[in-house]
Amino acid sequence: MNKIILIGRLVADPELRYTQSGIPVCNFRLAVDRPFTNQSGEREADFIDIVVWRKTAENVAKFMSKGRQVAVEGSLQIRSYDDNNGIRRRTAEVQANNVEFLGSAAGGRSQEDGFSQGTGGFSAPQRPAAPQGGFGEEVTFDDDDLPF
Amino acid sequence: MNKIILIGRLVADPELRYTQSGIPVCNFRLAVDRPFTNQSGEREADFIDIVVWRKTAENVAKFMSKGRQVAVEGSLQIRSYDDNNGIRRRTAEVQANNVEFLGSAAGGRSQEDGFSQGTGGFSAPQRPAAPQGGFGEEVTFDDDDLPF
Amino acid sequence: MNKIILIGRLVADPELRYTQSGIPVCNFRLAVDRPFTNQSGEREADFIDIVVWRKTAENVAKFMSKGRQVAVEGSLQIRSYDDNNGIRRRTAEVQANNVEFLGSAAGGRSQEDGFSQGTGGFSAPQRPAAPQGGFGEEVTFDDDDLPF
Amino acid sequence: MNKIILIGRLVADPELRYTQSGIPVCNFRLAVDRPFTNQSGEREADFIDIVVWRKTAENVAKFMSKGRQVAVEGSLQIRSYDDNNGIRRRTAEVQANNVEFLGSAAGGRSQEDGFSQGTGGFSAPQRPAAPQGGFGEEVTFDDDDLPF
DNA sequence: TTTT
DNA sequence: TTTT
Repeated sequence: MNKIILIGRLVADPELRYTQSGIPVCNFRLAVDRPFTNQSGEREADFIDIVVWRKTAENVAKFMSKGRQVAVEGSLQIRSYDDNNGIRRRTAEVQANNVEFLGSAAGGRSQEDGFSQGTGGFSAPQRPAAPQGGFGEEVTFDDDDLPF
Repeated sequence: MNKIILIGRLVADPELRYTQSGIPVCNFRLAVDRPFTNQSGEREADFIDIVVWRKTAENVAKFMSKGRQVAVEGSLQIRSYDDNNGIRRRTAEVQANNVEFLGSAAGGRSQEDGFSQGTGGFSAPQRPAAPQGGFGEEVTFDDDDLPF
Repeated sequence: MNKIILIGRLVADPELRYTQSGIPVCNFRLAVDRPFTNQSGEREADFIDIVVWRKTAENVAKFMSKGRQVAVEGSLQIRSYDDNNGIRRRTAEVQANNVEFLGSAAGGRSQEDGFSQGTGGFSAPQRPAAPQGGFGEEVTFDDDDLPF
Repeated sequence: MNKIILIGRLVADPELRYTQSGIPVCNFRLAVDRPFTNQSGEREADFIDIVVWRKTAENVAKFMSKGRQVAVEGSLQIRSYDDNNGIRRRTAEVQANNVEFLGSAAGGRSQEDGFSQGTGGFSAPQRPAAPQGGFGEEVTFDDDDLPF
Protein backbone atom coordinates (compact mmCIF):
# COMPACT_ATOMS: atom_id res chain seq x y z
CA MET A 1 0.00 0.00 0.00
CA ASN A 2 1.28 3.41 -1.02
CA LYS A 3 -1.41 6.08 -0.94
CA ILE A 4 -1.01 9.81 -0.70
CA ILE A 5 -3.62 12.54 -0.75
CA LEU A 6 -2.71 16.19 -1.07
CA ILE A 7 -4.55 19.46 -1.32
CA GLY A 8 -2.51 22.44 -2.45
CA ARG A 9 -1.89 25.11 -5.06
CA LEU A 10 0.19 24.97 -8.23
CA VAL A 11 3.32 27.07 -7.77
CA ALA A 12 3.69 27.40 -11.53
CA ASP A 13 1.85 26.47 -14.68
CA PRO A 14 1.88 22.73 -15.40
CA GLU A 15 4.13 21.34 -18.15
CA LEU A 16 2.74 18.90 -20.66
CA ARG A 17 5.05 16.57 -22.57
CA TYR A 18 4.84 13.34 -24.49
CA THR A 19 6.83 10.15 -24.24
CA GLN A 20 8.53 8.80 -27.33
CA SER A 21 5.48 6.71 -28.00
CA GLY A 22 3.17 9.67 -27.64
CA ILE A 23 1.79 9.22 -24.17
CA PRO A 24 0.93 12.54 -22.47
CA VAL A 25 2.73 13.33 -19.20
CA CYS A 26 2.13 16.39 -17.12
CA ASN A 27 4.43 17.68 -14.39
CA PHE A 28 3.59 20.32 -11.87
CA ARG A 29 4.58 21.37 -8.38
CA LEU A 30 2.19 21.79 -5.51
CA ALA A 31 2.53 24.03 -2.45
CA VAL A 32 0.91 22.15 0.42
CA ASP A 33 0.52 24.23 3.55
CA ARG A 34 1.64 22.72 6.81
CA PRO A 35 -1.01 22.70 9.53
CA PHE A 36 1.11 24.61 12.03
CA THR A 37 3.35 27.63 12.00
CA ASN A 38 7.05 27.20 12.79
CA GLN A 39 8.96 28.69 15.75
CA SER A 40 9.17 32.06 13.96
CA GLY A 41 5.41 32.04 13.69
CA GLU A 42 5.53 31.65 9.91
CA ARG A 43 3.37 29.42 7.86
CA GLU A 44 5.38 26.87 5.90
CA ALA A 45 4.58 24.68 2.95
CA ASP A 46 5.93 21.56 1.33
CA PHE A 47 6.64 21.85 -2.37
CA ILE A 48 5.79 18.53 -3.88
CA ASP A 49 6.33 17.38 -7.46
CA ILE A 50 3.42 15.69 -9.14
CA VAL A 51 3.33 13.60 -12.31
CA VAL A 52 0.16 12.67 -14.17
CA TRP A 53 -0.32 10.62 -17.30
CA ARG A 54 -2.60 10.32 -20.29
CA LYS A 55 -6.01 11.91 -20.28
CA THR A 56 -5.64 13.42 -16.84
CA ALA A 57 -2.31 14.92 -17.91
CA GLU A 58 -4.00 16.68 -20.77
CA ASN A 59 -6.82 17.93 -18.62
CA VAL A 60 -4.51 19.33 -16.00
CA ALA A 61 -2.49 21.08 -18.69
CA LYS A 62 -5.64 22.44 -20.23
CA PHE A 63 -7.48 23.66 -17.16
CA MET A 64 -4.94 24.24 -14.41
CA SER A 65 -2.45 27.06 -13.94
CA LYS A 66 -0.31 28.75 -11.34
CA GLY A 67 -2.19 29.44 -8.14
CA ARG A 68 -5.04 27.01 -8.76
CA GLN A 69 -6.09 24.71 -5.97
CA VAL A 70 -6.27 20.95 -6.54
CA ALA A 71 -6.67 17.69 -4.68
CA VAL A 72 -4.30 14.96 -5.79
CA GLU A 73 -4.52 11.24 -5.07
CA GLY A 74 -1.62 8.99 -5.96
CA SER A 75 1.45 7.23 -4.67
CA LEU A 76 4.86 8.38 -3.53
CA GLN A 77 7.67 7.29 -5.79
CA ILE A 78 11.33 7.56 -4.84
CA ARG A 79 13.98 7.30 -7.54
CA SER A 80 17.69 6.92 -6.93
CA TYR A 81 20.44 8.17 -9.19
CA ASP A 82 24.09 9.21 -8.99
CA ASP A 83 24.84 12.89 -9.41
CA ASN A 84 27.85 14.32 -11.30
CA ASN A 85 30.13 13.63 -8.34
CA GLY A 86 29.01 10.06 -8.05
CA ILE A 87 26.96 10.80 -4.99
CA ARG A 88 23.78 8.86 -4.65
CA ARG A 89 20.79 11.20 -4.78
CA ARG A 90 17.14 10.48 -4.30
CA THR A 91 14.21 12.14 -5.88
CA ALA A 92 10.61 12.12 -4.70
CA GLU A 93 7.52 12.60 -6.75
CA VAL A 94 3.88 11.76 -6.50
CA GLN A 95 2.48 9.66 -9.31
CA ALA A 96 -1.08 10.91 -9.41
CA ASN A 97 -4.01 8.69 -10.32
CA ASN A 98 -6.50 11.41 -9.92
CA VAL A 99 -6.57 15.20 -9.82
CA GLU A 100 -9.65 17.03 -8.61
CA PHE A 101 -9.99 20.69 -9.48
CA LEU A 102 -11.05 22.87 -6.57
CA GLY A 103 -11.88 26.53 -6.14
CA SER A 104 -10.59 29.02 -8.67
CA ALA A 105 -7.75 31.49 -8.02
CA ALA A 106 -6.50 34.86 -9.06
CA GLY A 107 -4.40 34.36 -12.14
CA GLY A 108 -6.16 31.14 -13.09
CA ARG A 109 -7.46 30.66 -16.63
CA SER A 110 -10.24 29.14 -14.63
CA GLN A 111 -13.58 28.08 -15.88
CA GLU A 112 -15.26 24.66 -16.07
CA ASP A 113 -14.42 24.43 -12.42
CA GLY A 114 -14.87 21.94 -9.67
CA PHE A 115 -15.16 18.70 -11.58
CA SER A 116 -13.20 15.55 -11.03
CA GLN A 117 -10.40 14.35 -13.23
CA GLY A 118 -9.04 10.86 -13.60
CA THR A 119 -9.58 7.52 -15.20
CA GLY A 120 -13.19 8.34 -15.75
CA GLY A 121 -12.99 12.02 -16.62
CA PHE A 122 -14.73 13.69 -19.50
CA SER A 123 -13.80 12.96 -23.11
CA ALA A 124 -10.15 13.75 -23.70
CA PRO A 125 -9.06 16.85 -25.56
CA GLN A 126 -7.68 15.80 -28.93
CA ARG A 127 -4.11 14.52 -28.92
CA PRO A 128 -1.66 16.83 -30.66
CA ALA A 129 -1.01 15.84 -34.26
CA ALA A 130 2.49 14.53 -33.68
CA PRO A 131 4.68 13.97 -30.64
CA GLN A 132 7.62 14.93 -32.92
CA GLY A 133 10.05 12.38 -31.68
CA GLY A 134 10.14 13.36 -28.03
CA PHE A 135 11.20 16.45 -26.15
CA GLY A 136 14.54 17.30 -27.76
CA GLU A 137 18.14 16.33 -27.09
CA GLU A 138 18.35 16.90 -23.40
CA VAL A 139 15.37 14.77 -22.59
CA THR A 140 16.14 11.55 -20.80
CA PHE A 141 12.52 10.93 -20.16
CA ASP A 142 10.97 7.99 -21.99
CA ASP A 143 8.34 5.27 -21.82
CA ASP A 144 10.29 3.45 -19.15
CA ASP A 145 9.16 6.07 -16.69
CA LEU A 146 5.60 4.97 -17.13
CA PRO A 147 4.45 3.62 -13.80
CA PHE A 148 1.95 1.21 -15.38
CA MET B 1 -4.27 18.22 3.48
CA ASN B 2 -1.19 16.06 3.35
CA LYS B 3 -1.87 12.42 4.18
CA ILE B 4 0.17 9.38 3.29
CA ILE B 5 -0.38 5.75 4.18
CA LEU B 6 2.24 3.11 3.55
CA ILE B 7 2.62 -0.58 4.20
CA GLY B 8 6.11 -1.96 3.86
CA ARG B 9 9.08 -3.62 5.53
CA LEU B 10 12.01 -2.06 7.38
CA VAL B 11 15.15 -2.36 5.28
CA ALA B 12 17.31 -1.97 8.38
CA ASP B 13 16.92 -1.67 12.13
CA PRO B 14 15.42 1.65 13.22
CA GLU B 15 17.64 4.32 14.77
CA LEU B 16 16.56 6.05 17.94
CA ARG B 17 18.00 9.45 18.87
CA TYR B 18 17.08 12.35 21.09
CA THR B 19 16.87 16.03 20.39
CA GLN B 20 18.87 18.45 22.52
CA SER B 21 15.87 18.82 24.75
CA GLY B 22 15.47 15.09 25.10
CA ILE B 23 12.66 14.33 22.72
CA PRO B 24 12.89 10.85 21.20
CA VAL B 25 13.11 10.63 17.41
CA CYS B 26 13.24 7.43 15.45
CA ASN B 27 14.32 7.10 11.82
CA PHE B 28 13.87 4.07 9.64
CA ARG B 29 13.56 3.23 5.99
CA LEU B 30 10.67 1.30 4.51
CA ALA B 31 10.63 -0.82 1.36
CA VAL B 32 7.19 -0.41 -0.17
CA ASP B 33 6.50 -2.80 -3.03
CA ARG B 34 5.08 -1.37 -6.21
CA PRO B 35 1.90 -3.01 -7.39
CA PHE B 36 3.26 -3.93 -10.81
CA THR B 37 6.43 -5.41 -12.21
CA ASN B 38 8.57 -3.29 -14.52
CA GLN B 39 9.38 -4.01 -18.18
CA SER B 40 12.00 -6.54 -17.17
CA GLY B 41 9.35 -8.35 -15.19
CA GLU B 42 10.99 -7.49 -11.89
CA ARG B 43 9.22 -6.40 -8.79
CA GLU B 44 10.33 -2.95 -7.66
CA ALA B 45 9.99 -1.09 -4.41
CA ASP B 46 10.17 2.48 -3.21
CA PHE B 47 12.55 3.06 -0.32
CA ILE B 48 10.95 5.68 1.84
CA ASP B 49 12.42 7.40 4.89
CA ILE B 50 10.21 7.64 7.92
CA VAL B 51 10.54 9.80 11.04
CA VAL B 52 8.60 9.29 14.24
CA TRP B 53 8.65 11.20 17.46
CA ARG B 54 8.18 10.70 21.18
CA LYS B 55 6.45 7.64 22.52
CA THR B 56 5.90 6.09 19.13
CA ALA B 57 9.59 6.59 18.36
CA GLU B 58 10.55 4.62 21.42
CA ASN B 59 8.09 1.86 20.65
CA VAL B 60 9.29 1.47 17.09
CA ALA B 61 12.88 1.32 18.32
CA LYS B 62 11.96 -1.22 20.94
CA PHE B 63 9.79 -3.56 18.92
CA MET B 64 10.68 -3.17 15.27
CA SER B 65 13.70 -4.41 13.34
CA LYS B 66 14.92 -5.14 9.84
CA GLY B 67 12.42 -7.11 7.82
CA ARG B 68 9.40 -6.35 9.98
CA GLN B 69 6.20 -5.24 8.29
CA VAL B 70 4.47 -2.03 9.38
CA ALA B 71 1.70 0.33 8.33
CA VAL B 72 2.61 4.00 8.58
CA GLU B 73 0.29 6.98 8.56
CA GLY B 74 1.71 10.47 8.28
CA SER B 75 2.50 13.34 5.97
CA LEU B 76 5.08 13.89 3.27
CA GLN B 77 7.64 16.52 4.11
CA ILE B 78 10.05 17.98 1.58
CA ARG B 79 13.10 19.87 2.80
CA SER B 80 15.36 21.96 0.60
CA TYR B 81 19.05 22.57 1.17
CA ASP B 82 22.14 23.49 -0.81
CA ASP B 83 24.73 20.77 -1.28
CA ASN B 84 28.52 21.28 -1.18
CA ASN B 85 28.51 22.64 -4.73
CA GLY B 86 25.77 25.09 -4.00
CA ILE B 87 23.24 23.04 -5.87
CA ARG B 88 19.77 23.06 -4.46
CA ARG B 89 18.78 19.57 -3.30
CA ARG B 90 15.54 18.29 -1.93
CA THR B 91 14.93 15.61 0.59
CA ALA B 92 11.72 13.69 1.20
CA GLU B 93 10.60 12.01 4.35
CA VAL B 94 7.39 10.89 5.90
CA GLN B 95 6.59 12.37 9.29
CA ALA B 96 4.63 9.52 10.85
CA ASN B 97 1.77 10.12 13.27
CA ASN B 98 1.11 6.47 13.70
CA VAL B 99 2.89 3.19 13.14
CA GLU B 100 0.98 -0.07 13.25
CA PHE B 101 2.94 -3.28 13.69
CA LEU B 102 1.90 -6.04 11.32
CA GLY B 103 2.94 -9.68 10.87
CA SER B 104 6.27 -10.83 12.20
CA ALA B 105 9.32 -11.59 10.07
CA ALA B 106 12.40 -13.73 10.00
CA GLY B 107 15.08 -11.88 11.86
CA GLY B 108 12.58 -9.87 13.89
CA ARG B 109 13.09 -9.52 17.62
CA SER B 110 9.37 -9.86 17.41
CA GLN B 111 6.99 -10.46 20.22
CA GLU B 112 4.07 -8.38 21.55
CA ASP B 113 2.93 -8.26 17.96
CA GLY B 114 0.08 -6.78 16.04
CA PHE B 115 -0.89 -3.88 18.24
CA SER B 116 -1.23 -0.30 17.21
CA GLN B 117 1.19 2.45 18.02
CA GLY B 118 0.62 6.15 18.18
CA THR B 119 -0.72 8.95 20.27
CA GLY B 120 -2.69 6.52 22.31
CA GLY B 121 -0.32 3.56 22.51
CA PHE B 122 0.56 1.74 25.67
CA SER B 123 2.50 3.38 28.47
CA ALA B 124 5.83 4.64 27.26
CA PRO B 125 9.05 2.88 28.06
CA GLN B 126 10.99 4.99 30.53
CA ARG B 127 12.97 7.87 29.05
CA PRO B 128 16.75 7.40 29.18
CA ALA B 129 18.36 9.07 32.16
CA ALA B 130 20.07 11.85 30.24
CA PRO B 131 20.16 12.94 26.64
CA GLN B 132 23.77 13.86 27.24
CA GLY B 133 23.84 17.01 25.24
CA GLY B 134 22.70 15.67 21.90
CA PHE B 135 24.13 13.25 19.38
CA GLY B 136 27.76 14.35 19.13
CA GLU B 137 29.61 16.81 16.94
CA GLU B 138 28.35 15.87 13.54
CA VAL B 139 24.72 16.11 14.49
CA THR B 140 22.88 19.04 13.00
CA PHE B 141 19.62 17.68 14.16
CA ASP B 142 17.84 19.68 16.85
CA ASP B 143 14.48 20.68 18.24
CA ASP B 144 13.80 22.84 15.23
CA ASP B 145 13.13 19.69 13.24
CA LEU B 146 10.15 18.95 15.39
CA PRO B 147 7.08 19.16 13.18
CA PHE B 148 4.78 20.14 16.07
CA MET C 1 -5.88 1.73 10.75
CA ASN C 2 -9.11 3.47 9.85
CA LYS C 3 -8.62 6.51 7.66
CA ILE C 4 -11.10 8.22 5.38
CA ILE C 5 -10.73 11.31 3.26
CA LEU C 6 -13.67 12.96 1.58
CA ILE C 7 -14.25 16.03 -0.52
CA GLY C 8 -17.84 17.12 -0.89
CA ARG C 9 -20.46 19.76 -0.25
CA LEU C 10 -22.70 20.28 2.78
CA VAL C 11 -26.26 19.29 1.93
CA ALA C 12 -27.56 21.47 4.74
CA ASP C 13 -26.29 23.89 7.33
CA PRO C 14 -24.26 22.20 10.07
CA GLU C 15 -25.78 21.68 13.52
CA LEU C 16 -23.81 22.61 16.61
CA ARG C 17 -24.61 21.05 19.95
CA TYR C 18 -22.94 20.50 23.28
CA THR C 19 -22.51 17.40 25.38
CA GLN C 20 -23.68 17.44 28.99
CA SER C 21 -20.21 18.48 30.04
CA GLY C 22 -20.13 21.29 27.50
CA ILE C 23 -18.04 19.83 24.71
CA PRO C 24 -19.01 21.20 21.28
CA VAL C 25 -20.14 18.67 18.68
CA CYS C 26 -21.05 19.52 15.14
CA ASN C 27 -22.99 17.29 12.77
CA PHE C 28 -23.36 17.78 9.07
CA ARG C 29 -24.01 15.75 5.95
CA LEU C 30 -21.76 15.75 2.93
CA ALA C 31 -22.66 14.99 -0.68
CA VAL C 32 -19.66 13.27 -2.22
CA ASP C 33 -19.89 12.84 -5.97
CA ARG C 34 -19.15 9.43 -7.41
CA PRO C 35 -16.50 9.44 -10.10
CA PHE C 36 -18.70 7.79 -12.71
CA THR C 37 -22.23 8.14 -13.93
CA ASN C 38 -24.64 5.25 -13.48
CA GLN C 39 -26.33 3.23 -16.26
CA SER C 40 -28.88 5.98 -16.79
CA GLY C 41 -26.03 8.40 -17.35
CA GLU C 42 -26.79 10.28 -14.14
CA ARG C 43 -24.25 11.55 -11.71
CA GLU C 44 -24.71 10.07 -8.27
CA ALA C 45 -23.43 11.03 -4.86
CA ASP C 46 -22.98 9.41 -1.48
CA PHE C 47 -24.55 11.29 1.42
CA ILE C 48 -22.23 10.83 4.34
CA ASP C 49 -22.76 11.95 7.94
CA ILE C 50 -19.88 13.72 9.60
CA VAL C 51 -19.26 14.46 13.25
CA VAL C 52 -16.67 16.91 14.55
CA TRP C 53 -15.76 17.89 18.06
CA ARG C 54 -14.47 20.81 20.07
CA LYS C 55 -12.80 23.72 18.35
CA THR C 56 -13.22 22.32 14.88
CA ALA C 57 -16.91 21.80 15.61
CA GLU C 58 -17.29 25.45 16.47
CA ASN C 59 -15.38 26.57 13.42
CA VAL C 60 -17.43 24.44 11.07
CA ALA C 61 -20.61 25.80 12.62
CA LYS C 62 -19.36 29.33 12.33
CA PHE C 63 -17.97 29.30 8.81
CA MET C 64 -19.67 26.52 6.88
CA SER C 65 -23.15 26.33 5.43
CA LYS C 66 -25.26 24.48 2.89
CA GLY C 67 -23.50 24.15 -0.43
CA ARG C 68 -20.00 24.85 0.83
CA GLN C 69 -17.21 22.55 -0.27
CA VAL C 70 -14.95 20.91 2.32
CA ALA C 71 -12.29 18.26 2.66
CA VAL C 72 -12.74 15.96 5.62
CA GLU C 73 -10.21 13.62 7.19
CA GLY C 74 -11.29 11.15 9.82
CA SER C 75 -12.31 7.61 10.51
CA LEU C 76 -15.39 5.55 9.72
CA GLN C 77 -17.41 4.58 12.74
CA ILE C 78 -20.18 2.00 12.68
CA ARG C 79 -22.67 1.85 15.53
CA SER C 80 -25.16 -0.93 16.09
CA TYR C 81 -28.51 -0.59 17.76
CA ASP C 82 -31.90 -2.32 17.86
CA ASP C 83 -34.80 -0.50 16.25
CA ASN C 84 -38.37 -0.37 17.58
CA ASN C 85 -39.07 -3.83 16.18
CA GLY C 86 -35.99 -5.31 17.74
CA ILE C 87 -34.22 -5.48 14.43
CA ARG C 88 -30.52 -4.84 14.57
CA ARG C 89 -29.64 -1.68 12.63
CA ARG C 90 -26.30 -0.17 11.85
CA THR C 91 -25.36 3.43 11.48
CA ALA C 92 -22.32 4.88 9.76
CA GLU C 93 -20.68 8.18 10.41
CA VAL C 94 -17.32 9.73 9.89
CA GLN C 95 -15.59 11.04 13.00
CA ALA C 96 -13.61 13.92 11.54
CA ASN C 97 -10.22 14.96 12.90
CA ASN C 98 -9.83 17.72 10.44
CA VAL C 99 -12.01 19.80 8.14
CA GLU C 100 -10.47 21.95 5.45
CA PHE C 101 -12.58 24.69 3.94
CA LEU C 102 -12.42 24.85 0.16
CA GLY C 103 -13.88 27.13 -2.50
CA SER C 104 -16.98 29.12 -1.72
CA ALA C 105 -20.44 28.34 -3.03
CA ALA C 106 -23.73 29.92 -3.90
CA GLY C 107 -25.68 30.11 -0.69
CA GLY C 108 -22.59 30.15 1.48
CA ARG C 109 -22.22 32.74 4.24
CA SER C 110 -18.67 32.47 3.04
CA GLN C 111 -15.83 34.69 3.91
CA GLU C 112 -12.47 34.01 5.64
CA ASP C 113 -12.15 31.18 3.19
CA GLY C 114 -9.62 28.54 2.33
CA PHE C 115 -7.88 27.99 5.61
CA SER C 116 -7.40 24.75 7.39
CA GLN C 117 -9.31 23.66 10.46
CA GLY C 118 -8.32 21.14 13.05
CA THR C 119 -6.15 20.58 16.07
CA GLY C 120 -4.06 23.53 15.16
CA GLY C 121 -6.63 25.95 13.80
CA PHE C 122 -6.90 29.58 14.80
CA SER C 123 -7.96 30.65 18.25
CA ALA C 124 -11.32 29.24 19.15
CA PRO C 125 -14.47 31.34 19.07
CA GLN C 126 -15.61 31.86 22.63
CA ARG C 127 -17.56 29.02 24.16
CA PRO C 128 -21.23 29.81 24.74
CA ALA C 129 -21.91 31.01 28.30
CA ALA C 130 -23.72 27.89 29.39
CA PRO C 131 -24.45 24.51 27.85
CA GLN C 132 -27.79 24.70 29.67
CA GLY C 133 -27.95 21.12 30.72
CA GLY C 134 -27.65 19.47 27.35
CA PHE C 135 -29.96 19.29 24.37
CA GLY C 136 -33.33 18.76 25.95
CA GLU C 137 -35.39 15.68 26.80
CA GLU C 138 -35.18 13.79 23.59
CA VAL C 139 -31.44 13.91 23.44
CA THR C 140 -29.70 10.62 24.08
CA PHE C 141 -26.42 12.07 23.09
CA ASP C 142 -23.85 12.41 25.83
CA ASP C 143 -20.15 12.37 26.65
CA ASP C 144 -19.98 8.65 26.07
CA ASP C 145 -20.13 9.34 22.36
CA LEU C 146 -16.82 11.12 22.53
CA PRO C 147 -14.35 9.13 20.47
CA PHE C 148 -11.35 10.33 22.49
CA MET D 1 -12.65 12.40 -3.53
CA ASN D 2 -13.78 9.43 -1.47
CA LYS D 3 -10.91 7.35 -0.15
CA ILE D 4 -10.87 4.95 2.75
CA ILE D 5 -8.07 2.75 4.04
CA LEU D 6 -8.66 0.09 6.65
CA ILE D 7 -6.61 -2.55 8.36
CA GLY D 8 -8.54 -5.21 10.19
CA ARG D 9 -9.46 -8.86 10.49
CA LEU D 10 -12.25 -10.83 8.78
CA VAL D 11 -14.98 -11.63 11.30
CA ALA D 12 -16.16 -14.51 9.13
CA ASP D 13 -15.21 -16.29 5.94
CA PRO D 14 -15.80 -14.19 2.84
CA GLU D 15 -18.76 -14.94 0.57
CA LEU D 16 -18.26 -15.17 -3.16
CA ARG D 17 -21.18 -14.67 -5.53
CA TYR D 18 -21.76 -13.79 -9.14
CA THR D 19 -23.93 -11.21 -10.78
CA GLN D 20 -26.44 -12.29 -13.37
CA SER D 21 -23.86 -11.62 -16.03
CA GLY D 22 -21.24 -13.66 -14.24
CA ILE D 23 -19.14 -11.01 -12.57
CA PRO D 24 -17.56 -12.20 -9.30
CA VAL D 25 -18.47 -10.26 -6.15
CA CYS D 26 -17.09 -10.96 -2.74
CA ASN D 27 -18.53 -9.69 0.53
CA PHE D 28 -16.86 -9.83 3.88
CA ARG D 29 -16.92 -7.99 7.19
CA LEU D 30 -13.87 -6.49 8.82
CA ALA D 31 -13.25 -5.82 12.51
CA VAL D 32 -11.20 -2.64 12.70
CA ASP D 33 -9.86 -1.91 16.16
CA ARG D 34 -10.34 1.57 17.53
CA PRO D 35 -7.15 3.24 18.69
CA PHE D 36 -8.39 3.92 22.20
CA THR D 37 -10.27 2.02 24.85
CA ASN D 38 -13.69 3.24 25.95
CA GLN D 39 -14.65 4.52 29.40
CA SER D 40 -14.94 0.96 30.69
CA GLY D 41 -11.39 0.37 29.56
CA GLU D 42 -12.47 -2.05 26.84
CA ARG D 43 -11.08 -2.20 23.38
CA GLU D 44 -13.74 -1.60 20.75
CA ALA D 45 -13.88 -2.24 17.05
CA ASP D 46 -15.90 -1.08 14.08
CA PHE D 47 -17.44 -3.84 12.01
CA ILE D 48 -17.30 -2.69 8.44
CA ASP D 49 -18.78 -4.37 5.38
CA ILE D 50 -16.54 -4.68 2.36
CA VAL D 51 -17.40 -5.49 -1.25
CA VAL D 52 -14.87 -6.47 -3.88
CA TRP D 53 -15.33 -7.34 -7.52
CA ARG D 54 -13.86 -9.47 -10.24
CA LYS D 55 -10.40 -10.94 -9.92
CA THR D 56 -9.80 -9.48 -6.49
CA ALA D 57 -13.13 -10.95 -5.34
CA GLU D 58 -11.99 -14.38 -6.39
CA ASN D 59 -8.63 -14.02 -4.75
CA VAL D 60 -10.11 -12.88 -1.47
CA ALA D 61 -12.51 -15.81 -1.54
CA LYS D 62 -9.69 -18.19 -2.33
CA PHE D 63 -7.08 -17.02 0.12
CA MET D 64 -8.82 -15.22 2.97
CA SER D 65 -10.81 -16.59 5.85
CA LYS D 66 -12.12 -15.73 9.31
CA GLY D 67 -9.45 -14.12 11.45
CA ARG D 68 -7.09 -13.17 8.66
CA GLN D 69 -5.69 -9.66 8.63
CA VAL D 70 -6.03 -7.47 5.54
CA ALA D 71 -5.52 -3.91 4.38
CA VAL D 72 -8.37 -2.55 2.27
CA GLU D 73 -8.36 0.51 0.04
CA GLY D 74 -11.60 1.75 -1.45
CA SER D 75 -14.42 4.20 -1.13
CA LEU D 76 -17.34 4.54 1.25
CA GLN D 77 -20.69 3.98 -0.35
CA ILE D 78 -23.99 4.82 1.33
CA ARG D 79 -27.20 3.35 -0.01
CA SER D 80 -30.67 4.42 0.99
CA TYR D 81 -33.74 2.22 1.03
CA ASP D 82 -37.12 2.02 2.73
CA ASP D 83 -37.61 -0.77 5.25
CA ASN D 84 -40.80 -2.81 5.72
CA ASN D 85 -42.39 0.00 7.71
CA GLY D 86 -41.59 2.60 5.12
CA ILE D 87 -38.83 4.04 7.20
CA ARG D 88 -35.85 5.31 5.30
CA ARG D 89 -32.76 3.29 6.18
CA ARG D 90 -29.18 3.75 5.13
CA THR D 91 -26.56 1.18 4.56
CA ALA D 92 -22.80 1.69 4.49
CA GLU D 93 -20.25 -0.43 2.72
CA VAL D 94 -16.76 -0.01 1.45
CA GLN D 95 -16.27 -0.70 -2.24
CA ALA D 96 -12.72 -1.99 -2.26
CA ASN D 97 -10.34 -1.38 -5.13
CA ASN D 98 -7.55 -3.25 -3.52
CA VAL D 99 -7.07 -5.81 -0.78
CA GLU D 100 -3.64 -6.54 0.59
CA PHE D 101 -3.13 -9.76 2.54
CA LEU D 102 -1.20 -9.30 5.74
CA GLY D 103 0.10 -11.67 8.41
CA SER D 104 -1.55 -15.04 8.85
CA ALA D 105 -3.91 -15.93 11.69
CA ALA D 106 -5.12 -18.85 13.69
CA GLY D 107 -7.98 -20.39 11.76
CA GLY D 108 -6.70 -19.19 8.41
CA ARG D 109 -6.45 -21.59 5.49
CA SER D 110 -3.39 -19.47 4.99
CA GLN D 111 -0.59 -20.06 2.59
CA GLU D 112 0.67 -18.02 -0.39
CA ASP D 113 0.65 -15.15 2.03
CA GLY D 114 1.58 -11.53 2.05
CA PHE D 115 1.10 -10.55 -1.55
CA SER D 116 -0.96 -7.72 -2.87
CA GLN D 117 -4.32 -8.09 -4.54
CA GLY D 118 -6.02 -5.77 -6.96
CA THR D 119 -6.11 -4.60 -10.52
CA GLY D 120 -2.66 -5.92 -11.12
CA GLY D 121 -2.69 -9.11 -9.10
CA PHE D 122 -1.51 -12.46 -10.34
CA SER D 123 -3.33 -14.39 -13.06
CA ALA D 124 -6.91 -14.96 -12.08
CA PRO D 125 -8.12 -18.32 -10.85
CA GLN D 126 -10.37 -19.85 -13.51
CA ARG D 127 -13.95 -18.62 -13.49
CA PRO D 128 -16.47 -21.22 -12.38
CA ALA D 129 -18.11 -23.05 -15.26
CA ALA D 130 -21.49 -21.38 -14.93
CA PRO D 131 -22.96 -18.64 -12.76
CA GLN D 132 -26.24 -20.61 -12.92
CA GLY D 133 -28.54 -17.72 -13.29
CA GLY D 134 -27.71 -15.72 -10.22
CA PHE D 135 -28.09 -16.27 -6.49
CA GLY D 136 -31.60 -17.62 -6.19
CA GLU D 137 -35.01 -16.07 -5.59
CA GLU D 138 -34.31 -13.79 -2.72
CA VAL D 139 -31.39 -12.10 -4.40
CA THR D 140 -31.99 -8.54 -5.38
CA PHE D 141 -28.39 -8.10 -6.23
CA ASP D 142 -27.58 -7.56 -9.90
CA ASP D 143 -25.25 -5.88 -12.36
CA ASP D 144 -26.67 -2.50 -11.45
CA ASP D 145 -24.75 -2.68 -8.21
CA LEU D 146 -21.48 -2.64 -10.09
CA PRO D 147 -19.71 0.56 -9.14
CA PHE D 148 -17.82 0.76 -12.46
C1' DT E 1 12.99 29.27 -8.09
C1' DT E 2 7.91 28.73 -4.89
C1' DT E 3 1.10 28.88 -4.09
C1' DT E 4 -3.24 31.78 -1.38
C1' DT F 1 23.46 0.54 0.87
C1' DT F 2 18.00 -1.88 0.38
C1' DT F 3 12.70 -5.47 2.80
C1' DT F 4 9.69 -10.54 2.07
